Amino acid sequence: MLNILKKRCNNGDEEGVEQRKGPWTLEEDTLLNNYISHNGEGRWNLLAKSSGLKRTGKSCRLRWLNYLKPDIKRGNLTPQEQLLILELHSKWGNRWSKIAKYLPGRTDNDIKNYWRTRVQKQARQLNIDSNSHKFLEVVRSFWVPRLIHKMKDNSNTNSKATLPDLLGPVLQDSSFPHEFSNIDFSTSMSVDLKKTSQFMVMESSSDLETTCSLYLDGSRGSSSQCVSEGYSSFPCLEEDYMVATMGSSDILQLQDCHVADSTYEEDVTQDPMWNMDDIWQFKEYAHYN
DNA sequence: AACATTTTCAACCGCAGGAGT
DNA sequence: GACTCCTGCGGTTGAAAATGT
Repeated sequence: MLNILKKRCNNGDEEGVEQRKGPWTLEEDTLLNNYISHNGEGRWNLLAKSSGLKRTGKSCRLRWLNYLKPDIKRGNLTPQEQLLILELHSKWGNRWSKIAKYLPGRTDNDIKNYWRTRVQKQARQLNIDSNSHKFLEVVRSFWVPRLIHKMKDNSNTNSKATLPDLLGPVLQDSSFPHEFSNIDFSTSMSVDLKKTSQFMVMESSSDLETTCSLYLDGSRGSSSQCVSEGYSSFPCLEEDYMVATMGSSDILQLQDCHVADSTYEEDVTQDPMWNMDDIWQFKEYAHYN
């Protein structure tokens, strides 16, 4: 596949000019980086022609967005990120780019790959359709509590990113209710949480796009079970509300969690999430539910 | 050590939708 | 409205790396 060349044929591509395909070389990366640093990103077809790269605009765009862009995060997804993916996928399905917007530094490709290689694999092992309600139930009842447990474990050893870091993208969402937009989470979250019993990120399924809300007083959630008792409020498809409900003490611990970066020490995602005992247990669960 | 199998993830493809003409 | 071009998205592929035998 390396160094495969093909003729340009459409989409404004020049007939007769051979195009490279396959893995990018260091030289190509440098060319692309240099071009973008001088001219900015966008106008990919023009970029492809002007930069001297023998690549399509599409290929340049993909390479930049998925690999070269400076804020791209490398390495395994943290439990926090995995949790967020599970949550958001339960609501939006395979809207990878939309989900990626809530995971800074992660691309839609990363998330798509995670879902296909990790999540769908588990579903296959359980013989359950990964898009089924049953699988969602299994995830809600077994996987999510385990992720939260890992998050809590990690919070004891790693300490850098804060809850506001995790929620930043959600809070910055243009559809976020304005009454919350002036809360300074970087400083007030811990105080507010100490005063309140619940922290929730909630959405109305009738209009998921526009009603993303953060409730600090627990006034609209039906579930109040805290993390230590399990994560039973993970969204069911038929529920109108409730993405997640956590006890405030857990949230305070999360504030000390270390969000993915290059120094993320415990490679929890490399642990098999479910061992054979788990799978047996899940199959039992799936059978009786 | 050698080979087979599985997993990961970068990159490709086709399609849809928006903008411009 | 019809057409072309460009961009972005989601599905898929396959080489490389990791793991198992």
